[in-house]
Amino acid sequence: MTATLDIREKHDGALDDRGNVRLWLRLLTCTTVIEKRVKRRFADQYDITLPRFDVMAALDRNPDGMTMGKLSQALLVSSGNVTGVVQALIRDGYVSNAPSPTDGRASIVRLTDTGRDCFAGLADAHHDWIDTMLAGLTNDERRALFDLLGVLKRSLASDTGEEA
Amino acid sequence: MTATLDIREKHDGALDDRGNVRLWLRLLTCTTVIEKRVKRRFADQYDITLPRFDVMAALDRNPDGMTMGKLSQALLVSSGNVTGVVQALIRDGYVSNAPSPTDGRASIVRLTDTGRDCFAGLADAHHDWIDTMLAGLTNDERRALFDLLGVLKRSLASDTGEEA
DNA sequence: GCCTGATATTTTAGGCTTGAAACGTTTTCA
DNA sequence: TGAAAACGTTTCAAGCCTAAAATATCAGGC
Repeated sequence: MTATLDIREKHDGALDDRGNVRLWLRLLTCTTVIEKRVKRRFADQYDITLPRFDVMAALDRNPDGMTMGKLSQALLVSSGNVTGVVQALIRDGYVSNAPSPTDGRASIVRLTDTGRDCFAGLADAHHDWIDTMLAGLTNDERRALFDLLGVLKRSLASDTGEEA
Repeated sequence: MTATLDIREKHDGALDDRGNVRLWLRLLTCTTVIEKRVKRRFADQYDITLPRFDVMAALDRNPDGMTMGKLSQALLVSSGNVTGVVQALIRDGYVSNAPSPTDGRASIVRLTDTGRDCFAGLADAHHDWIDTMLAGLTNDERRALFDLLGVLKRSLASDTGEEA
C-alpha cells in the first residue's frame, strides 16, 4: 500500500504509471455517454433498440442481403445473439428471411421495403444527434481525434491478445 | 495487407456528410474492442466479470464504504442493477454489507480484506493489458488523444439532451 | 455411395442492463 | 404530532450478450 508512488520517474515507456488507464477510462466514459444517450433517444422517440438499429444499418449497406454469419461478423457480436435480434425484426416486418439458394445451411436476411423506409428516418435522427453531441469540437479537432483513433486502432490490431 | 488505409469501420459510409458519424463509429469500435478483450481476459484468467471488477474498483477507491446509490452513480448504471452485482460479490466473500448508522434506508458496502487483496491482483493485470494495447501510440499521441477526449467530454456535457 | 471434418445456425444457461413498480425509512412542514 | 413528499433499495419483466452444446448441411477422400 505504501511505496507505490515512485515507480514513475524512470522508464521512458511508461511516462505515467496510470496514464494509460486514465486514457482508457476517459475513452470509455465518452463512448458510454454517447451510447446511452443514443439508446435512450431511440427507445423514447422511435421505440427501437440500439442492436436492432445496428442490424438494420448493416442490412441497409448490403441491399443484396447478408447471411447470419456475415451479420454477426460485421456487428462484432456472437451469432447466437444475432438470431434473437433478427427474429424480432422479422416479427415486426422490417426484415425478411429466405434460404440461401446455394447453401442449404445458410439463410439470407434482407431489409423489407418497410424496413428500408423506417431505417432512413432512424439514420437521419441518429446523424443529427451525433452532429449535436460533437458540436463542441472544431473541424481540426475532429480530424485529429479521428486520426488518433486510427492510430489506436492499429495499435489494437497489433496486440491480438493471443500470446498469453 | 495492401491498402491498409482502407480499414473497415462498422459502418463504412459516405465521406463528408457523415464525418461525425464515422468519427463516432471509430470511437465506438476502439472502445468495444478494448472492452471485449478485457472482459474475455478477466473471464478466462480470473473467472470474474467486468461489472464486478468495476464495483471492486469503485470500492477500492472508497475504503470507508459507499451506499448502493453512490455506487450506482459512480458506475453510471441503474441502482437496480448494482444490487445483483453486489450480491454476487457478497456471496463470494469479496464485499461486506452493513446498515448505515445514520440512515435506516441505506446500507454501506465495503471491500473485505480478501476482496482488497484480490482486487490488487486484478488491477495489476488490467493495468498491464491496457499498457500493451496502447503501446502503438507515442507519448505525444496519448497526450493529444487524452486532451481531445477532454474536449469531447465537455462537448457532451453541454448537450445534455434535455431539449427535445 | 459413404465417412469425416468443417461450416452455418439455433438453442441453452448464465450474467448484465434498464425502467418501472413496490416497499420501508427519513425528512419536511404545517 | 401527523401527513405528505422525498429518498434508498429491491423486485420484476424484457432485452441484449456470450460461450458452449446441439442440429443440419456442405465438401473432400476413399
